[in-house]
Amino acid sequence: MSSKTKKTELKTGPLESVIGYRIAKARVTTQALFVRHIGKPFSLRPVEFSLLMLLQANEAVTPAQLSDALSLSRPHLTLLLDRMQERGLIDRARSQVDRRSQQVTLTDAGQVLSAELAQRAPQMEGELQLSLSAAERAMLIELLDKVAAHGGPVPDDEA
Amino acid sequence: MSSKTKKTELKTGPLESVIGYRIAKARVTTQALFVRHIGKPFSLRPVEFSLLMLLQANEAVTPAQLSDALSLSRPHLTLLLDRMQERGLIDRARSQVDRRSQQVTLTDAGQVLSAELAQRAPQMEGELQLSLSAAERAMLIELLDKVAAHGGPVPDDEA
DNA sequence: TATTGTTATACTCTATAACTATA
DNA sequence: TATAGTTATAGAGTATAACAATA
Repeated sequence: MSSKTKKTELKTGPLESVIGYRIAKARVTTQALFVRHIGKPFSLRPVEFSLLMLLQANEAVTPAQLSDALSLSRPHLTLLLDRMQERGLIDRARSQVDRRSQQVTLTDAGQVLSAELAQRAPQMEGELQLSLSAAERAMLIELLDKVAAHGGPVPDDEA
Repeated sequence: MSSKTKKTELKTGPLESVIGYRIAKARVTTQALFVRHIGKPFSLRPVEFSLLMLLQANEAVTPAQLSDALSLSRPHLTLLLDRMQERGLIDRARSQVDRRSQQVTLTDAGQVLSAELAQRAPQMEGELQLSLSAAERAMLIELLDKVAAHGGPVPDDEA
């Protein structure tokens, strides 16, 4: 299954210090990890998993908040919610306060699944301990956060 | 253009320490950075940029090596090379040693463009200095590398 | 007039299987 | 028989514009 050919690694050249390139490479690992621990056993894609975790951790969530948190366009989010609803994992209800907006909630089945997933997540991350100490993990998360924050959400007082 | 609505940030919950989630968030930043500095001005996608940089930094490169380095499937890589060749940036030549394989090289136009790009890359990265010190950058790259290496390329002596 | 969410459309990305030509 | 690269196909991801309902 694995390509056994002994091929010379390519030099990275100017790519060496391009964070985006490094992130793309690291993502290959985390995606594979996800597929193995959660994606395949639960037939979930990364965004679907993230969606469930966000719903579990928050009350009174709107699609707008979700598309923000998951960096998905509204149309994409709509499709995602459709799939999850068809699967019986979430419900949508119009808000009483502002009838344009919705409240997205976990169904009972969704809560059961989310609880299970919340346990698997640390297991999945645990596997990385082979390559990353606890301190390194914490540091990595902190640094990724700084990158994510760069030019990110508009500071409160801006136009 | 920016959504001005003051909406409560969602709690991350169990996602808090999922590296894959953090990487996905950080990727949004680096992609935007790329589009602004390189993608739009040069009509290039991230992989196309990376491809050029790899060709510039290495001699005698084969499609197989490229699909490895860029984490693209062979078919995807073929299409990518087709596009770049149509654009007059690369050439493909069958190897004399093993007539199954190819050598991918930059055309003159490709070399000119790549030289220009190699200068832009540090500029792009420089913008991150606002959020990341030099030491933090170095640390981040090192940690991302460890993640990428996890379960990555098969150690030389393995089956 | 602006905003929430939906529909429609199109284009890119990615994975797989089947093919060819070499070895 | 195995490997390098290609072709074909389909599914998933993503962006955009146009729309309905509500504010």
